[in-house]
Amino acid sequence: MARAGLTPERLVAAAAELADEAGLAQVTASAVARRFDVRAASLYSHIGGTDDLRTGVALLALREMADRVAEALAGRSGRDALAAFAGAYRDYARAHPGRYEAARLPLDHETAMASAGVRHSELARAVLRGYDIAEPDQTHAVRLLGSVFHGYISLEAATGFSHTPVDSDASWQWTLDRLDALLRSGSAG
Amino acid sequence: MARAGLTPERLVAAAAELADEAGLAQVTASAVARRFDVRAASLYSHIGGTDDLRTGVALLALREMADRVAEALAGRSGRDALAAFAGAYRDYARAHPGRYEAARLPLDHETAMASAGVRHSELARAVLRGYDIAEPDQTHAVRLLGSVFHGYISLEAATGFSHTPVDSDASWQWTLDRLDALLRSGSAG
DNA sequence: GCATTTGCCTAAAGCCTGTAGGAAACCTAC
DNA sequence: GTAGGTTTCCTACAGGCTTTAGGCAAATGC
Repeated sequence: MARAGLTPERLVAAAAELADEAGLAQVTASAVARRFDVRAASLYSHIGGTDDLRTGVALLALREMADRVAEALAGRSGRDALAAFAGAYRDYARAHPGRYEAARLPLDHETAMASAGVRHSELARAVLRGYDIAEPDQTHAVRLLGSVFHGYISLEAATGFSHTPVDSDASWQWTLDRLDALLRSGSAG
Repeated sequence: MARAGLTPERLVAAAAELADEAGLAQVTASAVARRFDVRAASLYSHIGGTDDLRTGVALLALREMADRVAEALAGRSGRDALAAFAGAYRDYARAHPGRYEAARLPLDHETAMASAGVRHSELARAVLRGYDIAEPDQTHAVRLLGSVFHGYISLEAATGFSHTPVDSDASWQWTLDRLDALLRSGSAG
């Protein structure tokens, strides 16, 4: 019997594809095994189980998003940086909905601290450097950015904002404009 | 054999409790049956199955949230209304995390239109009446409110914003202040 | 070439979903 | 009060996913 060449990395990569195609709920040891033409039991020497697989997808997504956001941010500041930051997340979520979904899985503290999650808040702070906001307002602003972009993306994914005639892209631009103005009003708030 | 008195309403109510106690993922036909000391197969004449049960929790949560938000909004306007609106959602999510989670489930279009979901956007528009914002900006603003509050609540639930010394309530108040100012700057963009 | 390690296998137990058909409890009405 | 009909819950079963245990075959190393 020829070997399939299973590794944790390849299993997680397949799980990520499956998540994007069919949703995170379909990411199971069984379904991933099927992709490799292998029995489900064979995965268990490489990964801990279904939860592990999903956590792996989450960590992959956090890394990939941080990479893309960092790239989008290079050489930009102010409103440009804000739009690039937000756009990178939105584009990623649209291209990889299952991975994005996985990225919102709760991680235990240790795993979270070792993940690319920490880079995300650093990147948000990089955006805010264009706005001259001191602590503790800077932390508040990091949370605001995370909230509004994650919130928008997740509502857009769920509903598509589809039951009104107003275009979602227009709302996105409007939101970026207003956030830019909000941040520009600075620590003086 | 004494009858357990199963009804769709009682099953959904038990599912909602279970969701709050153990998370939406634990809401299964099996687990709910256990609560009634009944075989899982017995549920299937009352509800369609596990998905139905979760959808039922979602619809319940949407109704309950709309009720609470409407009550919180009564007699308020401006920043007061904004804070009451946002606070009602946040309080509900903290008191009923599983129901809140369920409320974000995607519903098919028909179900969504018949749900209390439509009341939520009406309530957001009620808050915005205190700010004199015309269409299409009003729609943009409805989406912004939904995004930022849902985003904040879901990030707060996932991470507790716990790995920094800055208090989450302080960020919440800061966010309300800034949003109030943002909306007050009005249609003048 | 032979021994060891590694990789995938089969087997099996346990839990969950959902369908089918049966029996007991409840209701209605005579 | 009891006969008939309906409702409610039951048992039985088929099928899927998870995960552990133990085996054989392929790859690796000496």
